[in-house]
Amino acid sequence: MSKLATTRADVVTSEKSAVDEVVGRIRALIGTQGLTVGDSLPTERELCDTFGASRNTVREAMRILKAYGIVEVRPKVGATIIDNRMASAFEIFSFNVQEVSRDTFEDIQGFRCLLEVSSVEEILDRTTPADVADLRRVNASLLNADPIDVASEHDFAFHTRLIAVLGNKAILDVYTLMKPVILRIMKKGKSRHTFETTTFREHEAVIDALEAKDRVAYQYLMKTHLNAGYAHFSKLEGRPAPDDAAKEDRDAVT
Amino acid sequence: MSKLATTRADVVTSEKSAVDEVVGRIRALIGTQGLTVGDSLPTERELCDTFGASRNTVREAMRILKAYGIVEVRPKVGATIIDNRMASAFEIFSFNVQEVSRDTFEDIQGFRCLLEVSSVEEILDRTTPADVADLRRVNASLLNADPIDVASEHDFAFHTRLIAVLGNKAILDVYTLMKPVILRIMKKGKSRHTFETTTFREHEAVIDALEAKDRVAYQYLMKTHLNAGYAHFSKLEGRPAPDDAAKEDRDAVT
DNA sequence: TGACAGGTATTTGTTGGACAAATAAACTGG
DNA sequence: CCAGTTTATTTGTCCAACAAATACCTGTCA
Repeated sequence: MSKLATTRADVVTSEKSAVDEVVGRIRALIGTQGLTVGDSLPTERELCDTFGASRNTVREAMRILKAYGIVEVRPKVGATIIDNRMASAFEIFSFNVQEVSRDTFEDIQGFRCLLEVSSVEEILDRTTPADVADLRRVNASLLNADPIDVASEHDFAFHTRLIAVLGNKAILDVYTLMKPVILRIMKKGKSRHTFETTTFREHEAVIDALEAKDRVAYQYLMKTHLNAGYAHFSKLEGRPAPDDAAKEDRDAVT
Repeated sequence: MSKLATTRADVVTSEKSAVDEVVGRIRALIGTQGLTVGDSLPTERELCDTFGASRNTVREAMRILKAYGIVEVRPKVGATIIDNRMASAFEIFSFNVQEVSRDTFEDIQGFRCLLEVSSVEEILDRTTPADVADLRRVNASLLNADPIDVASEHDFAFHTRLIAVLGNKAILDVYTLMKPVILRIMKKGKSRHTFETTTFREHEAVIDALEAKDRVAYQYLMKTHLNAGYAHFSKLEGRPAPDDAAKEDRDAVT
């Protein structure tokens, strides 16, 4: 989450482009006019006159608002305010660029740690023998996964199945929406053989801990498993990949 | 998370605008060329020729990519691929529109439920008497908060302090980034008096449960507290606000 | 009077061209 | 070899025009 803190500052930067300026003023307009979801914005040309900007500039600004899920614009009727932010936020993750940066890796895995490790008690409580059997079945399909893409799909399926025992639809949605990036993270630095051996064994170990209701073992194994890919993401800022055991100590799980 | 599932479908819609078409083709270009973070995209005019689109269209497409935190573009040097998705995703929430839709309310509160309720065991384990004292102190400042904005800030501070006992920086970051929307949700339908009475008492009850290490009470009280604002968000689709107790039963906590 | 078909006017979508501003790269003089 | 300057390229913004979509008005007919 390193770069997140500085993001807002960039926007406030004094040297704004004309487009960012217009975005800010539309934002202010919404605030001062007390516009709410369902209300309409002025037409593009009215905004041009109001802000003294060209129509292209206004349109680019509107493109940003559309990308943010804040307005919806239809021909003739114009732009109406909506609130689709959550969906837009996750839409971003469907953009599966080839390379996933270390920052994104840390953020995503931090989230997964949060969901899969921190919720250990709830998972342990709710896991039934049927769940365990199902998890072993899903994990077993990792063994004969031919193309590596299929293997990563099965890897993903395992974690999804694990999350499913929580019975929380929100988390499942988050997982589904982050799927492209997670798949990319899973494939990074792995061969098909790695899935068949290392990944499979790590999953089995997790299942064993789950079956034994061994909380400490589950947390340790899962955290190590999630952090396994660390080495494969370029440390641009020279920040060293934290040693798993050391990290384990830092946010000790009691 | 109701609308999230349908989001992807919209993009695949056959009738794409020229701009969306270009976005898709740039995306494909990144994929086929195997471009990674740090690589450069062709110049705008080259993209125009390649895609047979005008420069304005290409620029609008680029605006989307920029908003998504996928490219960074500087004069003369052109567009280079970055991966700032996480930051961009949360940047969306700094857009504090006046009205928060019911969908966003459900999504945000679902997340908070996830973080504050599901992690109950870890919170109970880690909470020290010092934490409890601090929480009471923070909550007490809710009593003399004069403008309602200050009151909501204190409300937010309480939940932040609660999250802090988890010792997980990622969650704190998420909270900070979603702060504008959360503040809006907190203020919705409340008066300053409400903060002084209802909110304060609910917080106190949560602290009591925390101090008594009463898991069931903590979960019930916190969930009820988070869902309290439900009635104030317009049910556009006529979907009824779920009764707290009933909801409590559905995703029963054992 | 009401419903429906069709035209009209308005608004967004896209295009092409032009110029300004920024800046990386080449160039020049010491 | 270095520092300052010029140059060429690229993005940033603006303007004007036309195409496409569609809400709204209008006239017709039952």
